[in-house]
Amino acid sequence: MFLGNNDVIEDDGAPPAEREACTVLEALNRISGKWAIGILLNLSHGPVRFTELERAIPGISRRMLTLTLRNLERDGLIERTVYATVPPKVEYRGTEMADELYTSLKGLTAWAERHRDAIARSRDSYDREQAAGAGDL
Amino acid sequence: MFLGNNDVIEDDGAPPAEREACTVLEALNRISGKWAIGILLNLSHGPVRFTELERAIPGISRRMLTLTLRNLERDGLIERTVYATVPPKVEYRGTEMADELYTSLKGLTAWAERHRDAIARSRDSYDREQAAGAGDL
DNA sequence: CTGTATCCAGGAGGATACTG
DNA sequence: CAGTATCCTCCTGGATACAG
Repeated sequence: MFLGNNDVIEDDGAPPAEREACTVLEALNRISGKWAIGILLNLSHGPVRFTELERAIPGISRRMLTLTLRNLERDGLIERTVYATVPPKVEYRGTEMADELYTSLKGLTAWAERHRDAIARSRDSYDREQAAGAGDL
Repeated sequence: MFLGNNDVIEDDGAPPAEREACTVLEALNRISGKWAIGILLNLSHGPVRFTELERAIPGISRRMLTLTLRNLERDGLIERTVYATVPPKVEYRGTEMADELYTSLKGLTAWAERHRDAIARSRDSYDREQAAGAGDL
């Protein structure tokens, strides 16, 4: 269906880096995919309806919005509430777990901001070197 | 080529959640892909050679090892040193930036460990409900 | 040893018509 | 409104032969 990295390595004899990578990967798998973070962030301020999300997240397709919401719900990161009205109304809200995730993500965000320029420079120089080398062929 | 999420949204009028998601995504894009974290972790203890990595990371193909190494190098997360010997010897080592990333990742790892069981339970119950619902068709 | 080039399969994700 | 079903495309990643 989606995000198929459930092959958890259970070998306790594996090198430490192995087991650690495995744990980080578990976390990353919940928030991987093109839209999960955007959705989570939009839900962090309170309950939001389906169509509101669709409008709040430019470029997302109805299909991916549904799929990502379902997966986040399955992992217990969001809750879905259906109001039996006409027309139907469905609200999504982040769980406590999602809030904690959001907090843990702060460190990563800070890292990205801190090194944004350095990374951009690194890429530029790398690409220039590649281009220069290619010219010699 | 690989990891094509360079479409940074530059609209300063975008909602805050939008810009924040963008920043986190930047970070995630450096470490996305199936092997980046595993490689980074293996390099966190000191310089490692190509073949050592290949053996240390079970299941990785030569192609993906090379591709991932190149991308990490391009982003300035690892450094590549070639020794002009016969046979050739190449060493990879993580940069200071990678160390900081590793530190930032700790929070995420902790989150994953803290909620591993809750997530597993959530998935199980979700899947059971789905199966039950499907039985009604 | 350290890659590169090529071919191939599977799945993530896009577009969109249809439905309760 | 809030999805679901369907079709299609492209990219990630696997396998592996070849090369400096």
